[in-house]
Amino acid sequence: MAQQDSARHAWAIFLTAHAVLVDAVEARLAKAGLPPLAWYDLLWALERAGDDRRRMHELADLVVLSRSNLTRLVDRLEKARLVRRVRSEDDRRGAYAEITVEGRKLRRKMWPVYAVAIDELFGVHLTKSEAESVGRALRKVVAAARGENVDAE
Amino acid sequence: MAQQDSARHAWAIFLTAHAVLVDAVEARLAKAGLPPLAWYDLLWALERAGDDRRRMHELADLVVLSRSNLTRLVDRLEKARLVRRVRSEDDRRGAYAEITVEGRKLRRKMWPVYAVAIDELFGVHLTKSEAESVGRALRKVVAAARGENVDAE
DNA sequence: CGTATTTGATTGCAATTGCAACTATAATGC
DNA sequence: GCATTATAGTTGCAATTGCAATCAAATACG
Repeated sequence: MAQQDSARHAWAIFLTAHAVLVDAVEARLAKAGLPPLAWYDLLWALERAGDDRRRMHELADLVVLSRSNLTRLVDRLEKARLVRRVRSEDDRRGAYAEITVEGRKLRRKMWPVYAVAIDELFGVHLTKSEAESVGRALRKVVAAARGENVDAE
Repeated sequence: MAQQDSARHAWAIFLTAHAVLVDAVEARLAKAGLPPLAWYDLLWALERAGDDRRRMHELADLVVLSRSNLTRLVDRLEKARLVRRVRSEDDRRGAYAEITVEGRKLRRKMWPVYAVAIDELFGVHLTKSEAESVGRALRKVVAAARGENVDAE
């Protein structure tokens, strides 16, 4: 089989895997009475920042969301008091989203459920070298795609 | 690094890759004036069937959509005359979705754009063995997840 | 400087999704 | 057979997403 066919098959199963696994993870979070994956992602992106905050557009890139969808996601988290908007001093158009104490707390509460889900649904089926191989391959792909999209590919 | 960490990293990049790549593919389809990926998927699932039709629930499984979302997706495709609903004779609750001639035509028209997108965004960055490795790994994961979900995991 | 362009973020509105009923038929168990 | 439960598919409604338009501030440039 040609390289191209292998890649196209991999693509197909990649899409299916994403749909199936994300559904399963969301189901586990919901069953545990926890918010969706997107909330975790956003909170985690903030916690990773040195100073607990990130500019909106930066956050949109990190969690791969359109600007407008990010605005709305932050709206929801802000209403839940997990995040707080802070206007930027130097660029007065801009705003930061800053994680609150409750935000950290929730993220920490979500992690055990999420981690178990990842491990059981995904991790246990892969050897270390398979996991590394998948990671390496996808990292390359993402890097390339991000490079291209810089200018309306 | 432990196997678990490799898998968790792979998971993180897996999510990002999906978001980035699907966005890019959808953008290409839209730019070509073509409908979204989901339409392609559904049409292709029907074409692959020996007799051009599949039961709604079967289709929902194949394209990994909830029943209600499948109902609506088929509604839209039916309105576009790409698909036709046919009531089942033997099980009078049931319905088939059947691809129409226009449906085939559109699917064939989408494929070149989609194929190029897959190749350029995904395929070119992977060697044959990487692609195979990713495919094999994800197939295992999907098989396991599907097995579990049979009974409300 | 003063105008034109770009960037950051939000908003309105339509389309899509998710969830919980709901209808109809089929299968199961007594 | 008849009641109970399960399966197939759809629908109502609220929540989320996607897209184009908008507003404000920053940057570029003649």
